[in-house]
Order: sequence, then structure tokens, then C-alpha cells
Amino acid sequence: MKTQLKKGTLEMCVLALLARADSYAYELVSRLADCMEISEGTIYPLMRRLQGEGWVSTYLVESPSGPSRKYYALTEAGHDSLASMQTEWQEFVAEVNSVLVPPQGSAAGAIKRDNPQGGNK
Amino acid sequence: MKTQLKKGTLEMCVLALLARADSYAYELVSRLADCMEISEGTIYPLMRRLQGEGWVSTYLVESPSGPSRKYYALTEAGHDSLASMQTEWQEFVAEVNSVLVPPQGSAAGAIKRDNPQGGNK
DNA sequence: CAATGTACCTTGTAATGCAAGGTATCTGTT
DNA sequence: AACAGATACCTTGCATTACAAGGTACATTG
Repeated sequence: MKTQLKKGTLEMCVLALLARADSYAYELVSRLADCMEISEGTIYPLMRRLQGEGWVSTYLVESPSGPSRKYYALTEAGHDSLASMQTEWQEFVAEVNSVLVPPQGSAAGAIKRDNPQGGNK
Repeated sequence: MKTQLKKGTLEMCVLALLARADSYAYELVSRLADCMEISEGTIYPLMRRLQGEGWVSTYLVESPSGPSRKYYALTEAGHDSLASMQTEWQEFVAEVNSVLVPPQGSAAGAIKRDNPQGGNK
């Protein structure tokens, strides 16, 4: 189920990380691994999408020990989109939470079970 | 983007609504419309999935003015799954929020922008 | 009868995760 | 030199789950 939860959030998370510091894709994978995971098969098409939207720009930097690194930087439009996405996310979370049942402890006497007629199919 | 955010949450939201009161599918659509939307094309395959998992049971009730209604009730396993999903959801929300940048007002001086080398591709 | 509302349902499509496969560049070892 | 390992990039096929659109069936009303 976690995979489905992630859908719709990873673009925003990547933009948020880039708002803190420019990164190359491979590094983003490890930076995100601290709290949630994104696979390499996901990050590259995702970065291509973000670039296609004009939310990130890129530049190449020689690596100290390996192939060059393609860094991504947030554009002004990227900042705007991130802010917009975060607002949408917070609203979405509030919506979902308004549907959920309170935790077990406090729900014992508060939940009203109702059914139009007893019995099963 | 909202559509993608919903993925992974609708099953849980439906289970949560059923925890409050049994419902038929068409009614669930309108009950959920209060805070988020789920289309009819979604609800029926979703209910079939929940039933396949043994999380809901069904029974038929004559409608006062129309075709019969197929009510869904949460099973014990459904209750357990709902609790488990809600825990996962809360953890997921915390994970995402830990990645996001604070709101604009307080972030003005706290965000440290870092890039390994200036310039664009 | 037709129109409308209710209730059920399926199907094709779009989008976005993941796993697995691949290429290229550097460093170290044999 | 060749090879192995790490780094960094990338693509492709697949699975999953939303949505829109299409459809059927039942009751009521005009």
C-alpha cells in the first residue's frame, strides 16, 4: 500500500529537497532514503518530467571520483509549484484525516455503529 | 495531481466510513463527497477488492424507492486492516512533512541554499 | 409510454510507482 | 592490460489504482 501512497507526493518531495540544496539524481535517492524511498527507475523519469515543466534547471559538475554529475536546481517556477503542491498536500491531509476514525483509545465510546438491517449476504 | 494523491488512501477512507455506519456503494460516493471525491468507476472495483480481502461483508436491503441496495459492513479483519492503514498513513504523513520546507513566513531566514557550483547547463 | 432519479456495474485509459536491465566513468587490484 | 567494484546515468516493461464514459435495472412521475 505504501507505493500507492507515494504516488503524487514524490515530485513534491524532490522539489522540496532541491529547495534546500541542489542535487544530482543519484544523490536525491540517498537523501530521500533517510525518511522515504524512491527507486532509480523512478527518479530519472521524474526528473525529466520536472525539467519538462520548467521547474528545474540542470548543470554538469565533474565528480571527484567517477562520472560527471548532473545537478538539478530549482527554478523560480519550481519554487512556485512547490508552494502550491505543499498547500494542496496539507489540505489533502486534512481531508483524509477528517474521514478517519479517531485512535482506539478515545473511540471506544464515541463511535456510533449504524446499519439499516442486521444480517449478512 | 489530486488524483495521484488519492491513490492509496481511498480504500482506507471507505473502510473508515464503514466503521461509522454500514453503507451501500452509491451512498459511500455521496458521503465521501463531503470532503473528497471518489467516482463510481472507482467505488465498485474498490468494493470488490475490499470484499475479496474479506474486509467487508454484504447484505441486501429493499430500497424505499428504487432498486435494492447492497450494503457493506466492516468485518473484524476489516477493522484490523483499517487500524493498520491509519497507522501507516500517519507515519507516511510525518515522513512527507519531514521532507517539506516550512511555510514561507518562517522560512525566510532558515533555509540554507547550497549548490556545488554556480551556473546552468 | 418517456423521462428522471436511484443504484449497480464494466471497460479502456492515464499516470506513476517499482524491478530489472543496461551504459559509462573512475579507482584499485592482480 | 584486464577485471572488479563503486558511482552516476538511463530505459523499459509491468502492476496498480484512479477517472471518464458507457451501460443495465428498478421505481416514480407526468
